[in-house]
Amino acid sequence: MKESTTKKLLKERKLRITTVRNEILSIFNDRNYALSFYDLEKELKTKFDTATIYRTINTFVENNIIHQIPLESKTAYYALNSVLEEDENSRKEHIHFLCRICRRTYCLENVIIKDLKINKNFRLESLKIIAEGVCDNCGAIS
Amino acid sequence: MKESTTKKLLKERKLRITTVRNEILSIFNDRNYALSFYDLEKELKTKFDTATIYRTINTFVENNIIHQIPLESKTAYYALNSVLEEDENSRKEHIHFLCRICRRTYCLENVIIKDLKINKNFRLESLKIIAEGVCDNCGAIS
DNA sequence: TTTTATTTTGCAAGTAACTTGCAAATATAA
DNA sequence: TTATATTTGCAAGTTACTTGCAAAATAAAA
Ligand SMILES: [Mn+2]
Ligand SMILES: [Mn+2]
Ligand SMILES: [Zn+2]
Ligand SMILES: [Zn+2]
Repeated sequence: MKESTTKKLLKERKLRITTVRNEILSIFNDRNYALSFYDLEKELKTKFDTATIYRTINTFVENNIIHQIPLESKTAYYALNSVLEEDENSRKEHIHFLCRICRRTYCLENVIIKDLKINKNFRLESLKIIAEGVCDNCGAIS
Repeated sequence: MKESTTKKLLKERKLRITTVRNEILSIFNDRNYALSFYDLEKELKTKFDTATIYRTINTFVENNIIHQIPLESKTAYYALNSVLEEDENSRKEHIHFLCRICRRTYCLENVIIKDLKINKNFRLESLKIIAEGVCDNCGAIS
């Protein structure tokens, strides 16, 4: 991601423009799968403190720049929100695909989620879907 | 749950019959929603050690007696597997419903999961669905 | 451009949610 | 019963994060 793009994004959310924020944003943008703190640390450990990386992740979640993905894993994973969504409420529901071979988690935005018929007396408001299987990359190799 | 039922279940899986195991099994059976370590601790703290409760949870997961539920929450939640399922592979896929009011998580076994059309080149093998909304109990109150 | 106000950062310490090692206690098999 | 294997309690350890505080960086005001 170009630095001008990350700066624009931060300015929109009224966040100060700093090096960690620019760098973390551009790392997220370079990947098409979800990242944990440890993925970020690998690339940033010489430059920034642990607490700073965690605080940046939290700031980004609070400001609707990234979202956490519900997985059974003990460490949290995050991915960029799609750039189209302006505000929190317009955020597009999408599914997460966890590859059982490479363990990467992808956001799939163009899968149509059909309405589920839930037991009566349970009022359904939203759905989170984690699909598991083999990703395009791992399927091609085997 | 009657003690004879819990004993039978443990014997089937070739697990030794102990007091913690009987008690944790019957607590799970008395609830129709998922439990965390802290929920169990509340009822058992005078009787058993922290490590024992954690080890029992892990033993139950390994032996296919309970399952973990993928939530964004930091602490893990577990629920009983349905008694019908004999072995791991026959385990019925079902959805989890998280109530935004009481924060309880329910296993809903009788919701039909329609096949999703995933992006081509992603091979879908299973689905985990977390539905959010208002549960029957909280809906009745309001 | 300097001064000032506000936010962010690094460092160190702290906490929550588990996990592990080991000896004593208990459960099952012999 | 006695022997063997498993489980338990206690204490210590680990992992994944969070917080307090002073120094540094950013942005707004002058
Ligand atoms: Mn996503
Ligand atoms: Mn369930
Ligand atoms: Zn893969
Ligand atoms: Zn409820």
